[in-house]
Amino acid sequence: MKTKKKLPECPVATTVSLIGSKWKLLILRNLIKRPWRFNELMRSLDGISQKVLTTSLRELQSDGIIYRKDYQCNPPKVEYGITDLGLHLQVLLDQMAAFGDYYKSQI
Amino acid sequence: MKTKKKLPECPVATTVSLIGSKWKLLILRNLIKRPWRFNELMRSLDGISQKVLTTSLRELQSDGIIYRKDYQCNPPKVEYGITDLGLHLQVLLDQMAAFGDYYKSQI
DNA sequence: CAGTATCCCCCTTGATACTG
DNA sequence: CAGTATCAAGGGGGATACTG
Repeated sequence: MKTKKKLPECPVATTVSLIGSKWKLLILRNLIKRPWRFNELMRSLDGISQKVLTTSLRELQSDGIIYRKDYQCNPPKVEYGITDLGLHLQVLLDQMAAFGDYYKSQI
Repeated sequence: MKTKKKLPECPVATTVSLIGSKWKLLILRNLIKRPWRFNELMRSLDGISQKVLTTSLRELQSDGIIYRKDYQCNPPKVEYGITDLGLHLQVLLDQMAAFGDYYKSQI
C-alpha cells in the first residue's frame, strides 16, 4: 500500500507499509503454500505486469518476508518462497480472507 | 488501498479495498474504541487533511463499516462510530499491530 | 526463463481557501 | 464545528520493447 510520508510510526502502519501494495498480498498467498518460480507466479496473477511483479518481489525480499533462490543454471531457474518471518503473516491473510467473505455475505 | 481495476475477485482483495487506503486503519483504530467527533479525529490523526478525512469517513460509511450520526443542532455536532460489521475488523487490526511489533523486534 | 529499461497515465493524497 | 470546493503534485501502477 501506500504508506508514504507523514503516517505516524505505529505497528499497524508498519504492517501496511510491508504488505499493503496492490499485489503483495496475492503474491504472499501463493508463496505461503510452497515455493514458486517467476513465470509461474506471473501466470497465476492475472493482469500483473513483469515490472510490478519484479518490484514487489524485490521489496518483499529486502523486507525479509520472502527469499529468492537463484539456481545459477542455464536456462535460468529462480525460486521464490516464504521466510520464517513471512510465515507469521499466515494468520493475518486468513483473517483478511475471512473478513472479506463475511463482508460479502452481509453485502 | 488502492485496489483499482484488474485485481481478481478474492476475499483478501475485498478486505484491502475496504480498509487499505492510507489513513483508514488509523481512523478505525480510534472508532473501534468509542465514538468520535470530526475535529476530534482530525486532531488525533496528525498530518491528515480535512479532505482526506472526510473522504475516508464517507467511504467507510458507505461501505457499512462505520456510522455517522448528525445531531442536527447548532453549533453542528456529528458523531462517528463503528458498526457491528466494522467491529469484526477488531481482530484484524490487532493482528496487524501484532505483526508490526513482531517485525520490528526481528528488525 | 527471468528479468531490465523506458515512458506515461491516472488516482490518491495534499494544500489552501471558503461556508452554513 | 463540520464540512465543501479547487487546484496541484507525486508516485505507484501499467504497457511495451529488449536482453543474458
